[in-house]
Amino acid sequence: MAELSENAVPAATVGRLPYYLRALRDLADEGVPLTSSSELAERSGVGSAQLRKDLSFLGSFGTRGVGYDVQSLADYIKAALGLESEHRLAIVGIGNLGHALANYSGYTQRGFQVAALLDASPDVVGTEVAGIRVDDIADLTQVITQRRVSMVVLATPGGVAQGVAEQVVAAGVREILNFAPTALQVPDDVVVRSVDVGGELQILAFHAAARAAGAQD
Amino acid sequence: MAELSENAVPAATVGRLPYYLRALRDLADEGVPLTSSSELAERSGVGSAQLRKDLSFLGSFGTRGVGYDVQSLADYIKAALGLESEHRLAIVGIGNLGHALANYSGYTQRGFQVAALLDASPDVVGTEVAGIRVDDIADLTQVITQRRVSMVVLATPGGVAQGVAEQVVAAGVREILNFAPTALQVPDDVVVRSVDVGGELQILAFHAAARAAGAQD
DNA sequence: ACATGTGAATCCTTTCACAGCA
DNA sequence: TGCTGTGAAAGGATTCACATGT
Repeated sequence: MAELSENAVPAATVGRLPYYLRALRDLADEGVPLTSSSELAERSGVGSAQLRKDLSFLGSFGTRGVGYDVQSLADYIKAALGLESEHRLAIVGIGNLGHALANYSGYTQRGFQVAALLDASPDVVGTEVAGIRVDDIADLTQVITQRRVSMVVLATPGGVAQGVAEQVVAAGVREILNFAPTALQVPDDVVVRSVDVGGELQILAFHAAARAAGAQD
Repeated sequence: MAELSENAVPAATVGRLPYYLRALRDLADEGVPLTSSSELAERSGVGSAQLRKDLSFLGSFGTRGVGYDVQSLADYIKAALGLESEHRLAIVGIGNLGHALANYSGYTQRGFQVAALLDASPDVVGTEVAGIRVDDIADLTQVITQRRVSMVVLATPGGVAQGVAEQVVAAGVREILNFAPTALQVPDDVVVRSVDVGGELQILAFHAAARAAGAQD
C-alpha cells in the first residue's frame, strides 16, 4: 500500500459526501447555479464550518466572496466518491427486503447497476424480480465472476450471512453492504457497511427512555 | 433534570449497545451462561477494551477474573436501551420498502409493535399488509393519537418526506427512523436516525476507488 | 463587503496499561 | 492467576475565528 494524498480524506467526511451530493442534485433540479457553504450545509443537515472543512480535504472548489458552482462541485464530489466508473452489484437473499432493494430505483441514476440476484429457495430461483432472473446461490462464485460483480448487498437471514460472506469474499468481492443482523468476520481488506433496522429502533428507544426520565423530574 | 448517571452514556456507546445485545442473545441461544469481554467483543466486531469501556458507562456488571453472566448482562442492556416498555410504531409509506419493513419479523420479539400502516395511494389504502390494514395518510394525526404511536418509520418518496415529518412531529412523535433520501428539518427535541441505502453504496464506491488507486501505484 | 479555506482550540472517541478484586 | 473496570494517553472529529482572496 502506497501513501496517497487522496487517502487523507477522513472517514467521517466520506460519510457525509453523499449528503452533499444529494443536496447539490436538488439544487441543480431547482435550477440554482450557485450556492454557498451555509445554504448547502443547511440542506445537508450539517454546520457550514463542517461542510467547508470537509470540502477542504478534497481540494478547493469555491470562489471567496461568491460561493460554489453547483454543477462543478457535484462533479468533483462524484469523482471523489468514484462514481465515474460503473459499479456492478449482486443482491443475495431475495426475501421481503431483497425484493424491495431490487426494485429500488435509486441505483442506475447514480452509477450502480444490479447485475445479479441470488437466492437459495427453489420457490424463488428462476423467477423474475425487477426484470432480472433470480439465480441459484449454489452458482454464486460463477455468477459473480461472469457478470463482473464488484459489490454485494447481503439481505439473507442472519444465520447464513457469515457463510455467504465468505463465499462472496472468496469470489473476489471487496465491498459488502450487509443488512443481516450479524457482525461479519472478513479479512482486513474487505469493507463492510452494515444497516441494522432493529438496532436503529433500539437507539431511538434509548432516546425515548432518556426523555421520559428527564421529563419526570 | 435530576440524576444524570444514565444520561452520561456517550452517543457512540449507545450506537454499539444493540450489537452487544445481539451477541448476547446468540450466546444465550447457544446455551452459554457466561462470557468474557474478549469473546463478546469478538462477536460484536469491536475491541475488548472498547466493550469494557462502553459497559462501564452503564455500571459494573461483571466479576473480575471470571466474566459476565450472559442473561443478566442482556437484561441490563435492555433496560438501558429502554426496551422494557413497549414501543408502538407506525410505518408511513407502504411502497416496496414499506412492505418489507412491515413484514420484518424482528420487531415484536424486541419490544416493538407495529401499530399502524399509512399510505397516500388509493390503491394501497384499505388493503392488508402483514395482517394490518393500511390507513389513509390524511388521517395521520388521528391514527397516531388513537393508537398511541410513539415512533414513526418514514418510507415515503423523498419529495414528501419533509411534509410528512412535520405532521408526524405536530402529532407528538419525537422519534423518527427516516429511509427517505432527505435531511429532515425538525425541532431540536426530535431525534431522527436516517438510513440511506444509496449513500452506503457511495461510501463503498469510495473505498473501491481508493483501492484501485492504491493498487495502481 | 463577503464567503471561502484553514490553523488552532475544543470536544469526543478509542486505545493503552495497569490497579483492583474474585 | 485471570479478567474486569478505569484513569491516563493518544488519536479523530468538530467548532471557532480569522486571514485570505475576489
